[in-house]
Amino acid sequence: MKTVLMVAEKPSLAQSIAKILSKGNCTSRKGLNGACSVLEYTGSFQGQTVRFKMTSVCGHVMSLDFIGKYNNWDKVDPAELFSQAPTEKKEANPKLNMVKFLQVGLRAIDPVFYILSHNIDGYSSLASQVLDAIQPVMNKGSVREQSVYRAKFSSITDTDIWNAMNRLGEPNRNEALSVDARQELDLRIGCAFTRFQTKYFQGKYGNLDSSLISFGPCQTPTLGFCVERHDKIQSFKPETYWVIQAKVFKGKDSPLTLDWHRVRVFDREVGQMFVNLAKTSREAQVESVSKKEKAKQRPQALNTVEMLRVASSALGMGPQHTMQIAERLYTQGYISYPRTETTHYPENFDLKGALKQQINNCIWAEEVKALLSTGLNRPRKGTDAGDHPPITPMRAASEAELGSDGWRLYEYITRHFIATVSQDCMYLQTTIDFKIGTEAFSCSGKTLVSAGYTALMPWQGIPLEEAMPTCEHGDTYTVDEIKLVEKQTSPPDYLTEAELITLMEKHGIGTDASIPVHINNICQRNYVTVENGRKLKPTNLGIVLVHGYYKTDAELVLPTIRSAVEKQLNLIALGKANFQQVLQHTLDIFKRKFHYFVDSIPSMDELMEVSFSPIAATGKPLSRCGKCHRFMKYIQAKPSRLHCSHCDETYSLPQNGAIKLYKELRCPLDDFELVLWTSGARGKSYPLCPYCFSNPPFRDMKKGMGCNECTHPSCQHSLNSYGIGQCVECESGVLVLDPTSGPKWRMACNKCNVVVHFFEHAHRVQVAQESCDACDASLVAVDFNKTRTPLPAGETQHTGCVFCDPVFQNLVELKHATMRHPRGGGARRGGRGRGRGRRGNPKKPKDKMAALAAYFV
DNA sequence: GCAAGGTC
Repeated sequence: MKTVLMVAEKPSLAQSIAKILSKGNCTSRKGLNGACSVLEYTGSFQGQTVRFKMTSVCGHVMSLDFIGKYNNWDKVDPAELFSQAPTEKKEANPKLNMVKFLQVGLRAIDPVFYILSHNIDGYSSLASQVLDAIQPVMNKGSVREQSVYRAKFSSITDTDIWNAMNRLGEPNRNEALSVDARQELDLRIGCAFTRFQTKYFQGKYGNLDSSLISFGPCQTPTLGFCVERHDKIQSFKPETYWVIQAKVFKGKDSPLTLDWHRVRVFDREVGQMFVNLAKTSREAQVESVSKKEKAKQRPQALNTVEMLRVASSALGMGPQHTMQIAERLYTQGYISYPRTETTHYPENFDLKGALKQQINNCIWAEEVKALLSTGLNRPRKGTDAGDHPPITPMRAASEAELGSDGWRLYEYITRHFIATVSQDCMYLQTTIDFKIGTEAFSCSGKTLVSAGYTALMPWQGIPLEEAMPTCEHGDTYTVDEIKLVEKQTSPPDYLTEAELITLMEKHGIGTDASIPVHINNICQRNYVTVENGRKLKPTNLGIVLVHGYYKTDAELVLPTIRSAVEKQLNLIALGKANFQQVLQHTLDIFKRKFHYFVDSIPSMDELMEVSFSPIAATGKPLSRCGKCHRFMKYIQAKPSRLHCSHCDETYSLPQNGAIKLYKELRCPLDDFELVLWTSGARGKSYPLCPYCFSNPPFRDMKKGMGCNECTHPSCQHSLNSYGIGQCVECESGVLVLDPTSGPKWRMACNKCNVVVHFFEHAHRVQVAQESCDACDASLVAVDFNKTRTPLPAGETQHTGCVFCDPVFQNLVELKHATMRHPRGGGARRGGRGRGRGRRGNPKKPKDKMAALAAYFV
């Protein structure tokens, strides 16, 4: 029997499609990467009985990046990223081993396979990436491109999937190319601008509150929306206006407040004139009474962006958090797939079944029972984007099993679902038109007829109002009060997250899956902060950036920046434009924009100067520069660094910790004063030389290394002086004595988070020259306090191996990990001669200076 | 350390 391979774009799709095509009769097993399943069944293909093997990829197989050397920010001019810098495709998620998984899957089949997908983007990335991945296998002749088919469907329903199978198409290289082009454009443009502006502003200002000043075709317009609203608020000038306030009554009824038909006037004199005209009459005549029954429509089925909007505005949950919760609810089987643009239930969707699941939940049991007995209302027609069915509850749940936020989101999704099959909300709108003198007024009110779906979504309900009086044309009311009231227009408020989502959706910025990411980005980069009511308030940095773009090249921040490029890309997909030409043309435009931006940066700088202080004026003196021997300033704002204003040089420092001066000791290589880095929580610390940290002195050292990784053969602060032995957990780390840790002495791995506590109440701990015969670790000499020594017979001094010495063993306590190191006379084990740390280099250098020279780059 | 896009 022949075997046909089918590849869907994600595991959930493979599952549901295999279920449909096999009519529920398929076997399922996990693939070698643990994420994708392989589903098998027997069926018919082109008139033959064949074995179908259905599997999937898991998002994109490949992603694009620059080749290694172009990722060095210091050595590459960002302008080179537009053309010179070569890119390469890398496996998007190496852990999944997708390429190997596909190749193995393919080897076992006969030369036919399908690619299944619902949208162009998904399809193209899938098709081209799968084809690329299996190219080596294809060349061996087992599969030719002609035997690759594409099944394109617009919804995951029996009919649609079967139709797709019966009308197989061919992969479309153009669509794939258009996706490739977008990827390359986003990468080159985004990275070039990000690197340039980050480096430029970071080198100039000391109190920028962001370590990365990013730019991107989605995130920047997203920020633009927030700043646009900020500008409206700032430039808002309140205007005074006047309204006529009129109250009338009839008999003993309570008075009615009327709305003026002219609404308002901006001139007091004019307003007064109208009041005078109205005051000519003491009575209000009822001109007409209208009563209309109106409907408030039940909601459409729920898609992702609507869920995100409501979660933000009503539940106070941010989009990123909401998606995490939704993902969890989905994998636990409580709700359907949470990423969808579709607001239309598939034809065969079992609405009743889904509703029945909810019959025992006391919150909505009554409504559910009523619906099941009277019949479900037909859901409103929505749009079918062809991706996944709308978001619906899949099984009953309780607050206890879901946890607070999980339950709140589930509750909303369920209420929304029930609402979609409920009746519309019906109400009566009554409007009474009055005339007082020459002026027309009216008053209107809504009375609930039937709550319909608002019983489940009470926040959308008709507010209870005082009933409208019964009256008819010709009735007369007495004027109780009529006066001119002065009011002021008020500014708009900051953009809410929900409004931002709407704007992004409208302008095609991001997708259902990426909108939360972009919003999260502008928060993390400190461009906006989330205020009460999930309103997004731009920071100084965010405002200055956007104003700067407006000043130099507004297109960089306008939402059209994306749509213009999209148009070009679309031409590639349609085969009307050439991939290379569009890519070159667009890159050319943006390269010019980039150079113009670089040239105009001084005008953006004028804005920065107002909000931020120059680096030389920031920070406090901390340690001495090795070149000019003047004090350098420590700039605490992220990214924390040292700045020598005399040399005009900036030296980076390790982040997320505190920096202190380290006993005024100096690095023997460059004379810079050492500083001590201390992490807060873990209590790990090590000294470092500010110069070596950015400019590694030896060939086996990399940027960002402290003295605890320094291979200097003789320096008293180096790994060679304080290194004790191999890390007990990680492969390449060395446990290094922390010379500042006393009196509770400890050693810490110079690569991972392992910290080993050893001697308490010791006033001196030293790493000896000798090493342990059993495990090769350096011996440690300890001097305990006389009164609190743990040594037998009140001894105060002892030298031994911390791992093997019977006296020391019990004093060693490993934190964050379990001990794997051989203890007490155990056999020798790995590490010897692996070239690690001090003990990996068994021969001690005879001539220290010669060794030193050999080390230099 | 950069983009945006999928998904786990």
